Amino acid sequence: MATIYDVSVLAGVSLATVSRVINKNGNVSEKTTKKVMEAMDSLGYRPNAIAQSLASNRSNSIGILIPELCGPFFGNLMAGAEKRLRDANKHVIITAGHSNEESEKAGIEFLLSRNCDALILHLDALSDDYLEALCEKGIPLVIINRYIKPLHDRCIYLDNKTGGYLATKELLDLGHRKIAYIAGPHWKEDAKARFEGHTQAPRETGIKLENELVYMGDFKQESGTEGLKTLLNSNHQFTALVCANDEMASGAMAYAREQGMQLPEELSIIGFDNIVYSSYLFPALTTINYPVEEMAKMAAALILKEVYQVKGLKISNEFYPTLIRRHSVLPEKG
Amino acid sequence: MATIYDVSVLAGVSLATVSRVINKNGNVSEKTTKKVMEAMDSLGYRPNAIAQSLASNRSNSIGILIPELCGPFFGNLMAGAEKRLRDANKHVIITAGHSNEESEKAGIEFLLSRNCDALILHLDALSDDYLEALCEKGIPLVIINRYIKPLHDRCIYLDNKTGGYLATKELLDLGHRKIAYIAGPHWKEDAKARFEGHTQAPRETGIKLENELVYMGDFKQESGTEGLKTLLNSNHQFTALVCANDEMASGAMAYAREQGMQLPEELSIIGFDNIVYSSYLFPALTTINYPVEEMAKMAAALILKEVYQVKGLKISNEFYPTLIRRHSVLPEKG
DNA sequence: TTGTAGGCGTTATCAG
DNA sequence: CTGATAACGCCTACAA
Repeated sequence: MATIYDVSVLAGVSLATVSRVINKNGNVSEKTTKKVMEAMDSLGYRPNAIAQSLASNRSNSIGILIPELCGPFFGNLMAGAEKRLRDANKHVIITAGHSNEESEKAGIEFLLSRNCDALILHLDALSDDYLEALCEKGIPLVIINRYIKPLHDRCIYLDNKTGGYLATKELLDLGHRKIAYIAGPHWKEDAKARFEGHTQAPRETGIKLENELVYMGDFKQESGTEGLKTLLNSNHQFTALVCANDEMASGAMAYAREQGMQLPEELSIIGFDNIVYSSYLFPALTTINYPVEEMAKMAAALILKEVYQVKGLKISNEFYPTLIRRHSVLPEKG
Repeated sequence: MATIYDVSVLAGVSLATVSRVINKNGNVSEKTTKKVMEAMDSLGYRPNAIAQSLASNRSNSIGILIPELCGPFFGNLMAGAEKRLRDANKHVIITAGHSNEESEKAGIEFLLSRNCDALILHLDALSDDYLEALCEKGIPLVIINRYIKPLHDRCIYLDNKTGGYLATKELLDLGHRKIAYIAGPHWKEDAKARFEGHTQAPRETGIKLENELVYMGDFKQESGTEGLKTLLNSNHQFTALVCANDEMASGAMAYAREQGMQLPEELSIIGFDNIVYSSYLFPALTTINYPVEEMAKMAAALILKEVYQVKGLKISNEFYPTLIRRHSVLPEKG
């Protein structure tokens, strides 16, 4: 691989001059620039980003840490951030945190060791304290889907509680009184908030929901299946089911079908996230929209603004869930 | 951030010695090792991967280029490779090629400029020639889902043609004679091969399929919807539909539902890929299994073997599709 | 406008 | 077993 040195020799100029034309800083005469350019592509020269990064302490790359690399939710998160950043000529380095503390820590270390200029983090396990410490070290970071008070301007988050509220409220408004719930793991903040919203809705209007009608899932499809199975076997009647995310909802729907239930006639189901294929389920899933791609773009914008001093960017930290009505919910006919 | 120099001072040894204990090469006395270790964690020292990479010309990171960061297929591809590599203490750097030549080239350049030790590529647009040239430059790479003869031992590919054959064969065996097809874009090799398999099946048994019953999609859900709509309006009857991937199949199913069709009674549908949610569709989708995660792991293994000299790894380059029977296909009752 | 030289944090090759 | 010291490829004052 040709180096900047080879270029300088071939162009008959100094290292410094070549560096200047690469970075388009400093003043270089048109003639010299041309010479250098020609030398560069006659050699097929490509700057070594590693060396640039070491010398300049800038890598033009942003680290992204997410729990898993697959799945529709995180897919959109990655895609949103990558798109926005690519447009600004920055690159992303992505790694998985696998929802456990050690792994999340290792992921952050890895990203930092790669000289990332900033981090976008979707964490499940790491403590607020750790993140605050990170911030204090001067590491620019943006936290997605989590609200940490002292770091509020570095958080891009959704009002999960309101989302949970909206879902259950919709069912209540349609006359449902026996509503089951398949939850996400309560040690995840978003799952907890969604559940709180779920309990708030009936409380407001003096309605009581049965505690037995709650199943603890893990946000994966299988646990939706498992959840509905358990609920159905519990001898508690219910006419509607709220799932803490769409994946569990689709798992539950598949199980309902398997049991020969008519949907939505025999059971109204509502999800959360509005992942891409929720509208392709049958019946199309009524759900709560989680604008994750927008949020990821916003995270990217925040970094562009703070770290790279891009002007004219408006930042909003809080995003709001909305109800998407489709065909998986029917009024209670009782 | 503490450097190796700080550590050496605090431990009262030389740079070289510290480097030795970091890399566990060279012989260092137990006593010295201990001193250095203590100095390292009292300083919270973490090696700067960038500097290591520059000095050693090894980055322990593997570049992955895929068309899109989201979507179930590529999600599994990433996840498979990342898992296998992480187990071997290597890291991945992921970037998107967006299915166009320029972008794919830029992606590769980016990965190379980050000093990746090897590349895993899923390309759509880049020519064989370009890849061969890359190989000749001595850049270790693995190509997924594409067969390039001169590079055959660096390719991990699926027999897409057989897959296409299996799908249509299944329908023929069940008595279907009017079979529509929603294709992927023919400039993508896999799409082309699948279609060839589709046409081979009837030819074998002297059956003729109508050419009009083919719609050109783009592998996205919407084009499945659009495709079925077009097909239905074409005034050509058909009792079964083959889709070149599951996403288009789900789009088609949603449209069929919308039109009030009974599935699978009024139309048998078969997909390709066996993406994670195909079993959650209703009816659960009969499809062709594409072991993408396995293949990605194999790609990783190939790199571990060739680049990092890991012993005892068995490599297979070709993978085979299998028919997954679920509930979206019924025998033709004509 | 251009060139010189020191430095970024490591690794690796020598001697000792 | 340990320590100097020259790379690695580039950036960036500072000089000229």
